[in-house]
Amino acid sequence: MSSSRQARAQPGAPATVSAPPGRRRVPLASTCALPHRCPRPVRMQVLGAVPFFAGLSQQQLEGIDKRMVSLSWAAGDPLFTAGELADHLYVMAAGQAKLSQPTPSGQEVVVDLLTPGDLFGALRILGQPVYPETAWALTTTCALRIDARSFREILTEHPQVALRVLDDVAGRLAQARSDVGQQSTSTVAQRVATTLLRLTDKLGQERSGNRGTLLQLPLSRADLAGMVGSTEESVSRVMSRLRKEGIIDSGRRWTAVLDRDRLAATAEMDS
Amino acid sequence: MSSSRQARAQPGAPATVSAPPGRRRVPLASTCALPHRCPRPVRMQVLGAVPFFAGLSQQQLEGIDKRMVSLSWAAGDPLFTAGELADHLYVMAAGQAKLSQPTPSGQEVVVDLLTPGDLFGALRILGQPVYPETAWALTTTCALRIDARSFREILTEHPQVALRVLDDVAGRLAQARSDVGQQSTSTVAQRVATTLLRLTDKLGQERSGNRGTLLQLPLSRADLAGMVGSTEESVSRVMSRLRKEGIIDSGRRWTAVLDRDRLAATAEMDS
DNA sequence: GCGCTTGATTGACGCAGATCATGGTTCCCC
DNA sequence: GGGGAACCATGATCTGCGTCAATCAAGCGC
Repeated sequence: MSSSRQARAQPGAPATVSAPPGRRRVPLASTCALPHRCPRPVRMQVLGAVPFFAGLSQQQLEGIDKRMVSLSWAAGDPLFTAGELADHLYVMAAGQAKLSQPTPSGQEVVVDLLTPGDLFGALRILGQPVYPETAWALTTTCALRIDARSFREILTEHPQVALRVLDDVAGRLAQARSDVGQQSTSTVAQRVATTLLRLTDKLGQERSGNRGTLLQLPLSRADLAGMVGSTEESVSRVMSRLRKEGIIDSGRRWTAVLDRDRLAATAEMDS
Repeated sequence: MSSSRQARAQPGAPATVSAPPGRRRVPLASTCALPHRCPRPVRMQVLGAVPFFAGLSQQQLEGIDKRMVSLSWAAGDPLFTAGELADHLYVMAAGQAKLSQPTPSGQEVVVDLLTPGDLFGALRILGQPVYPETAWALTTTCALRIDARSFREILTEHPQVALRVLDDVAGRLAQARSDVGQQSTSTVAQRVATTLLRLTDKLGQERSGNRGTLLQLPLSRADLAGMVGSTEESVSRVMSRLRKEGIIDSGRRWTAVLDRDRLAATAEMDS
């Protein structure tokens, strides 16, 4: 139990685990410490790990790397903003970001979460020439950027890559459509539970010692509200209830799932 | 004006136009009369008109045509069903269909409308091996079908086609995401208005003589409810109000927009 | 023309959740 | 270490709209 940031990051300390008083400590570990520019070898490693580029030779990857530039942002910064001219694509290298769409009424709706390997940005070349959403860095973030024209060249040169990108986008489309369905037929509690389950599977990290899966992601109640299409207050109420029932544990911009089964139950509960 | 189906299809008759009593006549024209199998020349014409295949030579189109089979359905029939093994893609040739997703609670959510030239079906090859939604023919419908493997071959052989398909899917993704946003921030009236506007632009057909744009699409209140994520009754109330205010005209499975501007106003009205 | 089916309309009622308001924590930064 | 900002919690109130139910009109088959 030192006083450094790391101590807080790993909640191995024997402090209160289920008792409310100790609930507020921030248990999130940050992936990288400071904004930086990735050196060439790191970039190649990132590219090699991107699913889209699987199967390409080292030389082909280098050809792609030449057309990309690596950038980084601090937590809270926008990678790009809704309404901006959309002429670049991004590949997430490290960190996390949220894609949120501003609505006419001023609210923000979180339409996607981005983790390393994800492709986002100006996916649609024709049609709307501006980004429909803003990408906010949730943590310190590093991403590779490529201009749309070069990206199309790559896809033309490597049809398998194009097919994989198509699969990925089609998958996101299916996801978005199932979201639309959920929104209108489920209660807020169900939607929160569903979202937490999805996040657990994607970003969950087992907590050593005591049980529970920590969501490695700094989400505020407002972010969560944006993801389930509700308000901060309603989400807060749901989270409070789940916490009282011992299903989750949560605090300031962090959440842990204690009882996955009961969370799944509330996700499809009728009441 | 004979007494055949065509007579009803073209509402040029002097009958009551804006007066409520005459409101119920069905003014929709059907694209084709009976289920059939398209002959080769027709199919080539269809393929040539599909945006994805623009720019391909006659010979290339024939190569594609060889791998496709043309099928047709009567209004109300399913082209494929949610949960079925998803191994085919479809290109709409004539008619209209709706893509609707069943939710756990039994409701149906309409996630997309399909018109000639649209690509749908097993867009996602990897991952989920079943269709997530059912495609219902709204009118007599003719579509070309291709198996997923052949489609991937085509995309590999013609990178430009792959890029266009990607653009299309990305566009649908953007649409779906903006829908998610709308659902949670707008009222039912606003969503109905927005949906009607979109349909007007896509499928509107000016009514000769009197003003007003007829939606060339047999949508029931239930269908509309599925599109805006609401219920039949709520949609009916909204439609009644809009009709009383002279903004639209509607009846049994048909709708016409009389005053586009005021409809747009209600779409972004605060109250 | 006559009944039957499907789709649309309208009313009454109740509740989930949005909104408004207040106070308590946690954390950050000077 | 202290002040301020961001975040979270929770109560009170109000309302849009989902639900249940009854009626009516249109279209179709006979």
